[in-house]
Amino acid sequence: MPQHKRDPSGEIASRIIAKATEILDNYGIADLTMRRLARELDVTAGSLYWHFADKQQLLGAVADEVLRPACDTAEATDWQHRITEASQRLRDALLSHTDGAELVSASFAAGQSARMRQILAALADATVDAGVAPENAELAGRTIIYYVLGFTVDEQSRLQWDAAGALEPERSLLDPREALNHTGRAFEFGLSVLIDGLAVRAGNFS
Amino acid sequence: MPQHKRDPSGEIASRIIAKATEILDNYGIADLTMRRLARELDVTAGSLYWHFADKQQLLGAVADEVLRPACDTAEATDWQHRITEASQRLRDALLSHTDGAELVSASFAAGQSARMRQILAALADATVDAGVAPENAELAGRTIIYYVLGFTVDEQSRLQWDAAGALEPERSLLDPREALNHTGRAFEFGLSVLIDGLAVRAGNFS
DNA sequence: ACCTGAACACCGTTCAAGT
DNA sequence: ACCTGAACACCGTTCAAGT
Repeated sequence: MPQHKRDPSGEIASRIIAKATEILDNYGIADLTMRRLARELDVTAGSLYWHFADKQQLLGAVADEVLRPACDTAEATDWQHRITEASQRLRDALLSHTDGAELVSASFAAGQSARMRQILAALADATVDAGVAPENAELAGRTIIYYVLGFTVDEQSRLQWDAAGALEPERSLLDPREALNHTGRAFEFGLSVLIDGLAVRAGNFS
Repeated sequence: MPQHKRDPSGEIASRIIAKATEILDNYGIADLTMRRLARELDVTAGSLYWHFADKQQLLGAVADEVLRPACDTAEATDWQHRITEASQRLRDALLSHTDGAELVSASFAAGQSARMRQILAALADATVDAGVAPENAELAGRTIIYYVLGFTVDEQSRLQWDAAGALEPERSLLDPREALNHTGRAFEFGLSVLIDGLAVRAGNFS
């Protein structure tokens, strides 16, 4: 039997999501409108509502597409490495698409991203291994997510502003990859504050 | 001499901001549009652009209005209390207005809130007293802000969803103030993780 | 100095009717 | 099962012209 109305799992829904991701990458989230998406698919805007309940749900599906590479199963190591790797993979996935951090941040806040729920659960699990009480684990996981999303939204808006020609080119003496390494080290600093804080609460800090 | 065009410091600008805050409190951020704001002020939408460059700037001014009570000068105590009090006053201010957390979060990300810059500077200062290297102080301050904003956006959306009649009333056996006390303790837990993390990096944890 | 009127170029969403 | 056509009720922003 076919999928229920507005269950975005059909083949047509997949093509809608793929085209939406294309628009996101090429023009940014401001240009990802229902009408434009429909136009580029050579359909009418109303037809999208046969596949998705509303725009929020569609953006949630695009967010989950962006997050696909961040959800490969990680090795089972100590909790510190699990948190670090999950956070870095999340940041990398967001930076791989124009306005990726903003899109995922909005979809997470709206409760529309299944993969963000999955990442949250993995982080919460890791904090339990760190010694956090089970009733505080979800909040501890959310705290890490707030940091990663906040940091990366900020980072990406600066990166895209600079890439749009506003930067003085002398500012970074090295190549763009070096700029990413620089903010990458900043990212790790903030993350280590959180991990150290979790270790202290558990009574076992390195 | 009068103020420069689009410097939102005049008396008319203040009345615009006051009316915008009123709309925010009574109807939420989705209803805070330039056209509706103009209508309630009995002017034309275009006239708002004589006082504000664009909607982002106006929302930034409203955000700073929301943040006014969060910026009273705090006592000079130890860095832990300065961080705790600044965070709690920020959260309290956000919870005092409908969609306050969402508004301030967006304005902070857009770099449109002078008072958020001030709060960030105070937090960064406190982390220096905690022993954070000066080149990392702003990031440490931002990390605290990411937490407070992320937590409070979440908390407020749940509170407002529940207040809109979606909750089972048996759920919290006590009065609404008790529900706030509960999330208040959750807020303090996450904050203490960050403070402990900062203390560890400085080598002096309590 | 401040505001109007009118336009420009759009939005998200619904729904009867078609195939 | 899926899409069209057309409507509904809006948006932010600009700018010549008025007072």
